[in-house]
Amino acid sequence: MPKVDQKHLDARRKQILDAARRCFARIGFQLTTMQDVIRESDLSAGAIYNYFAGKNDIVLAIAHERHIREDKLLSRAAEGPGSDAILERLAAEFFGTLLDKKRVDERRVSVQLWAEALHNDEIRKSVLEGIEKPRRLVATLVTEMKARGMLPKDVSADAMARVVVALFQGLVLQLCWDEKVDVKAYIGAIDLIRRKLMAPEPGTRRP
Amino acid sequence: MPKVDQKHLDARRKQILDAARRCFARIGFQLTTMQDVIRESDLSAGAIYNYFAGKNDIVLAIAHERHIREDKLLSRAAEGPGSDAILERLAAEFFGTLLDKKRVDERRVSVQLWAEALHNDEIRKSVLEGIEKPRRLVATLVTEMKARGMLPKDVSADAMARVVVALFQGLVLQLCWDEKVDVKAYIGAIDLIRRKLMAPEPGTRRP
Amino acid sequence: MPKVDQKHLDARRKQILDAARRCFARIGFQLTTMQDVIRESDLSAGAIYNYFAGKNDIVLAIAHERHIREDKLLSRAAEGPGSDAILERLAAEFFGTLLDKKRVDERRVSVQLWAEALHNDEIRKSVLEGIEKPRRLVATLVTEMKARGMLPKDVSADAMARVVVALFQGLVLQLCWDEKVDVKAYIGAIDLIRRKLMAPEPGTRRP
Amino acid sequence: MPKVDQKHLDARRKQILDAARRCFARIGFQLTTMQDVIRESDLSAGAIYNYFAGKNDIVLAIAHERHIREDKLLSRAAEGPGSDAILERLAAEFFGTLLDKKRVDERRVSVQLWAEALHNDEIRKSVLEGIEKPRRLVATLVTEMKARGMLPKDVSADAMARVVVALFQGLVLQLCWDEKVDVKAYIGAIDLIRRKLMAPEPGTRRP
DNA sequence: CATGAATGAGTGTTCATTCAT
DNA sequence: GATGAATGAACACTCATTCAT
Repeated sequence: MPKVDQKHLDARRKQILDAARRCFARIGFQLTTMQDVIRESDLSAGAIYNYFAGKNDIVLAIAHERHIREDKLLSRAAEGPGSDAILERLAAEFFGTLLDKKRVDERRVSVQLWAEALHNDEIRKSVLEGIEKPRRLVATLVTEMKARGMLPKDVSADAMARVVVALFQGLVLQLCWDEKVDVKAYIGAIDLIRRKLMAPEPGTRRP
Repeated sequence: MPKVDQKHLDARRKQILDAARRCFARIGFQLTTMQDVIRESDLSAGAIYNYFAGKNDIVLAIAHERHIREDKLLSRAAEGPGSDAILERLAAEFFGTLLDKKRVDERRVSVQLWAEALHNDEIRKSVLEGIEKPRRLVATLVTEMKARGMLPKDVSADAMARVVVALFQGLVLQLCWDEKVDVKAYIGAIDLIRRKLMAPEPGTRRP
Repeated sequence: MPKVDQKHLDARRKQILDAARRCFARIGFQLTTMQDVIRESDLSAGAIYNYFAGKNDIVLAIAHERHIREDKLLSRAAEGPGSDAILERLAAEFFGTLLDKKRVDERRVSVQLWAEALHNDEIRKSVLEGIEKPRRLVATLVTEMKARGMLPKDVSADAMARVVVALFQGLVLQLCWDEKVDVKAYIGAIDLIRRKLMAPEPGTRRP
Repeated sequence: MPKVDQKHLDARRKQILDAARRCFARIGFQLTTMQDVIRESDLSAGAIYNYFAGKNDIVLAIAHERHIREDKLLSRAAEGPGSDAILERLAAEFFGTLLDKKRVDERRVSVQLWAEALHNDEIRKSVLEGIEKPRRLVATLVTEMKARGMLPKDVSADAMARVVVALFQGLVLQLCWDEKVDVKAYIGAIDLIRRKLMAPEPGTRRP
């Protein structure tokens, strides 16, 4: 089947990555054998090696995929005016994905990547980049909101950004371990915190 | 010709677990070979198999270790009266460990366990148990504080407990990827949130 | 939709064999992959398999090529009268090729064939045939020269023929390992031997 | 079976090398699979990798073996006085091995090494070293014999040394391809050449 | 005739585990 | 109890060859 068009090649690549993602989500990177991926993808060993240099390359591609996906999410949320509006959309977009039952695999892969990042430099780079962008964006937004008096002055924007990211990461973890976690209640709790933080200081008087 | 006192046995066991933890922290469970553990522990293959049934057994022992350690932390904080005092001590104890540079390995192993929990039932059980206890304690404390009017009524105690746990987990992750994270600023931000949450409602009047 | 003239077919065949020879000379038969040949020949896998049944068939064709080439060399030298003249031309032709820097690849392929001949019957047949002919010719010439009193009687023509062949083979080997070997000096040494051998016996008197 | 003595380890190593040599002699380095060596050595895959880093390491060890063996042959022959006596012993030792039917494998491995030397630097180094020593020794002996008037002045010692080596190499090749080669006759022919070379010049008068 | 993606048996190598000493 | 050489199933990956287009 030679001289196939680019569409075919892309489809094959996706076929492999989809299979790999399912395997990785189920049993992790290291425990997934190439045989697993081969079986799951309904392709032959050789075919896969025509698209990826090796197992590690597939893992990296999966990491890259996640990176791209989150980047799009971020860009979508970051458009438009209003620091608080952006922050709200950001939360809606990111936490929104957690309500989607079909994205369990993506979440499980993310958690694997977080662990893998501890001893795989390329993965760590990818993971860190994926965390840095939203973190910096949030920090900027917090700084702006502080300037506008929407947030208390005595808060580190960077620390608060890390808090926001942590709130997301922690929920991903808990959701991976137990799918029955009440995500909506969690979002509600965060919302309460946000409102409390943005509330005018108790002692503040408005004439 | 055996017969060795219990002290010797315990020392050997610790020797193996310490070696394993270093290896696991460095390159992860799956990538760590028994040869690595053997080398790092300065023991022989046979000796190790006298103390542990196999590699998986060592991983489980490491998970158990972590479980025990956190349980102690929890018990220490939970003693004494005062919901808010307990919550404060809880935060101090848990976040306090994150200020300790010497405990990097423990944190890295924790992250590995979180990922391993996704496909290893025994590990998941251990990890979930380790999360459940503090989570339930916090939920109870929040409920109590709500009852005492120290927290707004319209917050789910369970969700808030998950938030607290997430704040810890997220920081552990971020710290593992980048040791230069400003833990104190992070704790400061959380403290601000806590104060805001516990502050009387803006509209509330005190006669 | 085929139908292509013979010239095209021959050109393609040569294109493949030339590429293969370069690969074989560089890294040997076994280490050369079909991909190497495909790349080097600027053809496709399928195209090559239209001209050769497989990798082994290409090796055999290369061996055959060598056989043909040496046969021509032999025929050219064997024409004309005079045992000693033929022997001289034979040496000139064969050793002459060793002075040609451009034929390194042919030599390297020859050495590979010599080794391959040890476990590949078809190659051995080809190599042996290539050796037999010149060997027999030399033996005949030596016999004639003995009869004419140009060589001592007490020498085995067959053994002497093997000596002549060995002198060539050994130089090919040494030249392949180190291109700086002084071929001319080597030829000079052989010439001295030849003259000494053909010299009249010291004690022989001619009236 | 731990804590075995050095003798045991050496025996195992020899067991592997002997098996490998048989395989290599039979089907060549590249065509010999580790499974072949494993089967032939009556050991397990793992056991072999305890003694050698990999297949290539075994090939190198085999090359090293040959190097050592020939070095000993050389040393034995080089002892004692008399250029011509040494040369004679040298020939006797080296050509003598060719009369030994049991050493076919060694010869076949040598030929494989000669070919392998073309694209494997480590092998080439080993092969070249193995050739250099005897070549230099012969060159020295020839120079001495020239000085003593035992050989004509107009011969390049280096070239003559290469001739001597080639005579050996060529015979090894021919013997590998056809075990029925008359080695004794070959040696006889060389002896004749030697005598002719060492004979006083025809025109030389002795009063 | 040419293409080159696909095949899959086979490769060299690893590594958790065992057990004779 | 300790040793470490031995095991062998399993692994990631290769490559000669095929065949639909």
